[in-house]
Amino acid sequence: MESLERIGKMHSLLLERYGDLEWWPADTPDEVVIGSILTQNTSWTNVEKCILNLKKNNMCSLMAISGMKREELAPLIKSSGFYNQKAERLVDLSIKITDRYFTLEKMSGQPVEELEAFLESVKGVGRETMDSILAYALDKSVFVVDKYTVRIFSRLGIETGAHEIDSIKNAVEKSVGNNCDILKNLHALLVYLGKDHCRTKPLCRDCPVNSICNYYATAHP
DNA sequence: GGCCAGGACACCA
DNA sequence: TGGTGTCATGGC
Repeated sequence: MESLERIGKMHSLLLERYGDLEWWPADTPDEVVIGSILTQNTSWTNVEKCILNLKKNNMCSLMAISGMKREELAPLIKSSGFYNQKAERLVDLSIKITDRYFTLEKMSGQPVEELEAFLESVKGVGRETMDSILAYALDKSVFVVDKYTVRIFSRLGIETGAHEIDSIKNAVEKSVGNNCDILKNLHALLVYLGKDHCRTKPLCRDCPVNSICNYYATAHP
């Protein structure tokens, strides 16, 4: 069975199981960018506390954060962990975005290649954070590959090659096409699956990943 | 009390 | 190039 076909089948099985998910709960695109830094290696419940804190202080926008000092921001985002590091990176990112594009609305009008080059140059914005910003804040047709996705693809035996993140990203984008909503939803579905079933090495019983693997083995050897 | 969470980066061999 | 340490809070 070809990888593209597998990805399509996996997507339909996951949709069947979890439905259409609202993945990034945010009131504004600015909130998505802020959340993308705060959520690094941190559970979303901790991030929500920080977002609430920022809103209470009327600081939940890139423009507001770009005018803050690291020492001012850090206490407001303490519950997300790594708060000193995240405060510094968030202020820096906010300054760079507002200086160059002024607003995310204007930023979203730029081609993906330029946005990637820009975001890659910002310290603290790695691959996953960049793709999350592109997809969920700027509405670009980009698939976010996180550690759950890598783990699940490897268990499904979908060939990913040496540069696995790039390979998965390209394969999924090729399979799904230029449909931003589907790409966003598939990422959400994979994280839900990963949270439920792929936290430990040995596969658990009744794992849907197993049933997907079995489907491949029996129907498409 | 230990492990993990919607990562990224610096450093070292 | 790949492995390891660091950043740190909060829930289970």
